[in-house]
Amino acid sequence: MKRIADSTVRRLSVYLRFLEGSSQRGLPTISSEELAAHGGTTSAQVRKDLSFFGSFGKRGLGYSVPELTSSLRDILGLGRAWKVAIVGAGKIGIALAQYDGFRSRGFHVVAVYDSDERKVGTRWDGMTVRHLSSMAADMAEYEPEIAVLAVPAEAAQEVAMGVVDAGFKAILNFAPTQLHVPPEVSVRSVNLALELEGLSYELSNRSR
Amino acid sequence: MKRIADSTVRRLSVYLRFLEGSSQRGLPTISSEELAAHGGTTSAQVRKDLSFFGSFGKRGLGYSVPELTSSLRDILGLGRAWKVAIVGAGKIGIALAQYDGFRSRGFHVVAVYDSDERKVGTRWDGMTVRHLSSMAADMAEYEPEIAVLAVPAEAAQEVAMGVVDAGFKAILNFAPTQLHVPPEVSVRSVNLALELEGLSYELSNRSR
DNA sequence: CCTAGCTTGTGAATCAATTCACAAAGTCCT
DNA sequence: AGGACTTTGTGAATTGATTCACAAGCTAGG
Repeated sequence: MKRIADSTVRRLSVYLRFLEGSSQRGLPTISSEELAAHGGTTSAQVRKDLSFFGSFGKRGLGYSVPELTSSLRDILGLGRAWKVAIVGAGKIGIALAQYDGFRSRGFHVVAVYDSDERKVGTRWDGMTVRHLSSMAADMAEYEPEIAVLAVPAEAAQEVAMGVVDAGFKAILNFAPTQLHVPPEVSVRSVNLALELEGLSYELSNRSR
Repeated sequence: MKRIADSTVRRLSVYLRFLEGSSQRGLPTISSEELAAHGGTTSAQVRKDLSFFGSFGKRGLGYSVPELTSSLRDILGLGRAWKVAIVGAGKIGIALAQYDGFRSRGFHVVAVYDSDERKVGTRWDGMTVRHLSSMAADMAEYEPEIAVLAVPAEAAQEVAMGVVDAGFKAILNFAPTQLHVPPEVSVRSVNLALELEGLSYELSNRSR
């Protein structure tokens, strides 16, 4: 199968979210045009995106909402629950551990780690913060698949390597650093400073 | 000036962060090759990115670290402080309001808003949560420029419109929704569900 | 069953971003 | 001062993503 562009996968998520949203209750089908309007793109783009994975619509009618919803969930690998470990029990880490948006979409937080002894043992939402050094040993018990890194920038690369060594194959990185990991490990980064600086750039160059 | 691609601006932020980082102390100059290695790109890309804004290097030598740092800060509009208002005093909103990474990079949180009366009046880090309805009136006093939206998905579009009406020209959106705003308003979105789903997709299609 | 009307799926065309590759301009050593 | 070496800046080539545009397929209504 040909490599699918990142931008395409992101849009599939957007389509899925809209399909699952309440605004869609009742209607049996939806056209690429409607899907595009809500996703901020064009109908041709929607059809092209879907065409990479098969042919889901009926000409003259559009896409069956339940069928397309289920197909997208399948494509995105959401037919199962994923186990997530939060690494870093600072403000952001704790907020993420308690965030309902994760669990409700099938991402279950099964462990929280920190390297600070003062934080180890504290409890949040029925979960006890564990020491980073026990991570590798814990893998067999919890079998987490995705590591969410919420540690200071200085520590991020080192922690990332530990996480890779422990066997994680996917990392969601909140530290404002470019992570270097082996190619078999998937990384997505959420870099708040970078987003704010993007806005700063646009505000400053509004005139163009 | 020709429209600069978003991807280029993001990379400029990455270059700047590395230049400001401690790993760079002492060395007077840096080559596009080194900058590329840390930013996860190629030297040609670095030179092309910079060339959109001028000519900052010396052939045979590279870029002066202090000069390039200052030029990048200038380009990104970081020569000044920006005032930020957090909208939504839930877990994520409060965590963001307390996050040091904002202030240390020149983004000052000057107000926190919520529409829940039970949260209005509570204090966090010396700031009092204010009611959303007072936002428009507060603008003259605080003069915030960037609104950070940390509200539930259902409320996001409506709150975004209120924020636009109040006069904000930039929004950083944490709600998992596609926001529709007038073209003169800049929006960046951080969508955790979408990032996790991207990882889920990659984990599921590892074999390819 | 036929026709008018939609809407998909997809090659071809266009637009955008990245990489190549090399002349030009400098440095550094002797 | 000269020559070997380094590194930039940038057109040209390439690769990638988006948009166009239209034949093919399906629906619905008589």
